[in-house]
Amino acid sequence: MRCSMARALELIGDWWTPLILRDLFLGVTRFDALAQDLGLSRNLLTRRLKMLEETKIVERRAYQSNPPRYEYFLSESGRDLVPVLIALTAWGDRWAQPAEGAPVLFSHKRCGCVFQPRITCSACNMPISAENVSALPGPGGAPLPGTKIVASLLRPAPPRRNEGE
Amino acid sequence: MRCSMARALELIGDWWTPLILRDLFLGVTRFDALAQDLGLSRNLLTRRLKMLEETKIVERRAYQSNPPRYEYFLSESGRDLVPVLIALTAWGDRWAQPAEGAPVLFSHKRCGCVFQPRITCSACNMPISAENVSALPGPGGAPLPGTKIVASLLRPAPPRRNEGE
DNA sequence: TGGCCTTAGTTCAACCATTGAACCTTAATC
DNA sequence: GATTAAGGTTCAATGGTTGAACTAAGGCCA
Repeated sequence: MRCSMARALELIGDWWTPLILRDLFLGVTRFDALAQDLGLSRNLLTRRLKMLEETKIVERRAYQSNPPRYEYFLSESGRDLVPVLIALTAWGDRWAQPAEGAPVLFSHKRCGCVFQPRITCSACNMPISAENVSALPGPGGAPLPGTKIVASLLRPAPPRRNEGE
Repeated sequence: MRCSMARALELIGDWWTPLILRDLFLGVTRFDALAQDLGLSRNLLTRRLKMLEETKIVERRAYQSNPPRYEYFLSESGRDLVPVLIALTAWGDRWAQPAEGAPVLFSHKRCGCVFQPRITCSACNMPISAENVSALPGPGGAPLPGTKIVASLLRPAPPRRNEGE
């Protein structure tokens, strides 16, 4: 499917994978700990970790041999996904929060503050929202399965292209 | 599961839902158009739209009666999710981009520029990353299924709480 | 009046993925 | 010698997804 979001979802778009990545980020790095913490079946955890390793989102490292034992860590692309997962968590806090309040808060080491993630424009640094964003066809756009109809909707006059940095 | 991300995933965490929401945002709003554009089975589309309507992420509006015909639109919480989906798309562009380049670009109506989404700290406006974020237990934190082990890892000294605005 | 098209679904068999439980292996500990 | 721990594998049962066919209500056209 010729769509960056569909490609992202092929890599991390099932129910458990984002939760596995969250746990890896938070420091739950071993097989048994992941299975217990998340409550998913062990054979599925094996498959997910194998896929995440193949797609280079996660790295598997031996922390002892004899008997061999492994830990899992986020790779560069996995760490790059963390802010997206935090933004998703914040959305869950706003729209599906338990009565008891947010279970986890995030703080920014640079300024020391508990924060809410903001998604901003790389050009002008203002927050983006559904209302102030428009989509336009990129260089790889084509009417293929998955975006047949979408591609035909994206035909505005090209605005000036400033990538922000 | 007492975890805002798990709660978010319960609402939108299957393969098709984010793609449906993307299409609704881009202007594909009718049943047949969605089924054709995404190539998903029609019974599953029915189920997903029904769930999204029940959870108030999507609104169904008649655009004619006799025979009754409906369109689907993002509600407030659905629109609030759009920046997160754009951030996910940008991650897909960076790490799973097709050889032809990004199929869709986004421009910011306020400044007119094509942009990359940045996820920033609400307190200091600097970009956040896996390296400069730490997690701490929030008011609703508890060692329940889904975060049994995670909850026990989150015990740092509480930093000053400044929510940014 | 009949035939075809459009839109928005529903129904159903076949298939595939997930679950949950049990089992396996190596090594250290009691 | 038995138990525990870590990191898996195997397997039956369940449940979700797919794809195709079908329904229904009206419009268009001759």
